[in-house]
Amino acid sequence: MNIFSAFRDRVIAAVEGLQLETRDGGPLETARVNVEPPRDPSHGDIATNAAMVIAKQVGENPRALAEKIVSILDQDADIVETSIAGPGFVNLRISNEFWLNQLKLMADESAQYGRSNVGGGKKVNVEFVSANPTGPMHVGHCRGAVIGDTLANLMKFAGFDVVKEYYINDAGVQIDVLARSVMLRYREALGEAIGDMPEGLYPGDYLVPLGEALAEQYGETLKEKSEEDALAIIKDAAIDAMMKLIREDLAALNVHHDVFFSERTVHEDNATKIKAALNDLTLKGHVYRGTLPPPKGQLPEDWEDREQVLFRSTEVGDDIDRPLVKSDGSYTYFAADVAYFVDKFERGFEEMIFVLGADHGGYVKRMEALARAVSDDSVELTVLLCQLVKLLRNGEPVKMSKRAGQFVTLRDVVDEVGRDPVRFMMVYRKSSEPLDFDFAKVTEQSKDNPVFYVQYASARCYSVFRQAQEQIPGISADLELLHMLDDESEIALVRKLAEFPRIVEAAAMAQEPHRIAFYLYELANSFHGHWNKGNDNEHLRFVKVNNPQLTSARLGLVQGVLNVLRSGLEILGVDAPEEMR
RNA sequence: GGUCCCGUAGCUCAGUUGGAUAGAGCAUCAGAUUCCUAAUCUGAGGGUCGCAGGUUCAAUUCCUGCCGGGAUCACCA
Repeated sequence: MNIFSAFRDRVIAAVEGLQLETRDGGPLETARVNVEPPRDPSHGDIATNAAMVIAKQVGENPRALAEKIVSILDQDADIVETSIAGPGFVNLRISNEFWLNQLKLMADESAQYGRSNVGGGKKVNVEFVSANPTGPMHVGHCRGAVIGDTLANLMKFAGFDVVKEYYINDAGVQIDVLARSVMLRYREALGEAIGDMPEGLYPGDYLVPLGEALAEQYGETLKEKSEEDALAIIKDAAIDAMMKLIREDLAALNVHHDVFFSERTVHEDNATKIKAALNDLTLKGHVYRGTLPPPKGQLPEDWEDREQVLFRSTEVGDDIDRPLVKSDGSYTYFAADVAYFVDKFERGFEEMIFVLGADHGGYVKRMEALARAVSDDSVELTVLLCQLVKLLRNGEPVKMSKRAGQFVTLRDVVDEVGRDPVRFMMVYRKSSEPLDFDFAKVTEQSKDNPVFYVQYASARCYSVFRQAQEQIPGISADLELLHMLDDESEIALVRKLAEFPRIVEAAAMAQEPHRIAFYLYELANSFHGHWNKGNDNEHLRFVKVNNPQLTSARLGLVQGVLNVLRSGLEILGVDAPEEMR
């Protein structure tokens, strides 16, 4: 339960109980009423702007209206103190009993606490990674993979019906290049000297094992076939092998897609699916034959003014109409995209989310245009552009040379620093913000490393349970004794925990998974802070050998902290360790 | 040149969809730590929220225009 929306209901009920008359006689507009934790804790536990929002509608002074609202809220047993501040804020202080009841839920509901139904079962497709199957994933795919996976987890947790999807770009020239590269590796495996990989082919060593496998399976027989037939066989094998590599890379990052959609399937059977999709678009009047205006600025040397089949995307918000058929009669990449989008639409998704790198910003408008045209504006299309990651080693940028086939793979990074630090750091930043990723910093075992700091909080919770067992054998958390928690520092920790459902809902609605990571950091901070108070004040320590009941109550608090940490970390796909090693 | 993203403390970044005195971490400075709950702790200083207008009770947040940084502008996929 999100207690802030619960109290929002109470505030609105209080306002409605006043039987106010609006100046224009219409209904009271309460949509802009906010109930939230105040920035400054001294203002209370909960603050609302209700009086300020309503005042104008009913022609009253905000503070005077606040007085009236407060007079009703004062009767609420869970509210122990009310005050009016500033231009008309109403501040509420909530009883300890209420907070401890919340704690009981957190400790009791375990993995359920914080789940929400704000998503209302809305069908959402999150497409992310979609790396070309021409080699292992490189580090540039990392952020999008983590953000997409985390966003999908988050939205599921908040009550959306989410499908994680990967679009396999297994059609087109880059796959032909792949097949030709593998062909060379195959001949190499049969003992031919191939020398350096010719310019334009994929030089990476990762194709060598595939060449060897093909040599073993087919012997010399592929060389005896026509080049066309041989390449067709190799192409299938290559795509399978590359996707296997990619799936392994994804698994290493704890990323798991529900659906892998192959671009080839829309080209199959003489491109039936593309034809059907384009036909659909044509019937809706979005397709025509015409010429494109030449690009502004400098004219490309090979520019030819030519009539072609175009998607009239400018009518649905795009900057320029988009070609659907190439001069050789084959379909453009975008035409396949149309078919793919239609497929998603027919699968009933109400919202399509695309997690893309910032370098794909130019696609956003045509995708939006496509969504409008295909669905008659009935589906929502959201593009999350993630800014690039700058890899650093000891503060120095890591050099990568794509030409020489030397790039840092995703696996390199995961193997070196571990998947938890990678995942956490990739979402510990707003996705629209560039990100520095320093190998040394993310593996550092200190308070300065947020991954460690949050995971250590989890380990510390487990450690408390272990210590309690050692000192008071047989002890466990007792949620019936939570009323024994009465220290302000303990209640403050509960208040922090109670923010979790609200953070989940807000992060899911805003599609900003980084908020979960930041919240977990704050929670860890509160927890460690409370722990540290036990240094000076022995009374505040969790385990009190001479007071098993109080210890049981405090174990309940630790359980609450641990449950929220676990839920949050699970959204991030990060482990909540029982100990740090 | 068009489009998109960004501009907040010395640095790296949050900022609860428009709220109160703009917050963390690092760095800096000043203290603490024979106590084992120290893979440290407490506190302090530090700001024209890029600039200028506009919208309103209220703008870091929304709109417009500039300035600065980045990405992208193919019949490629």
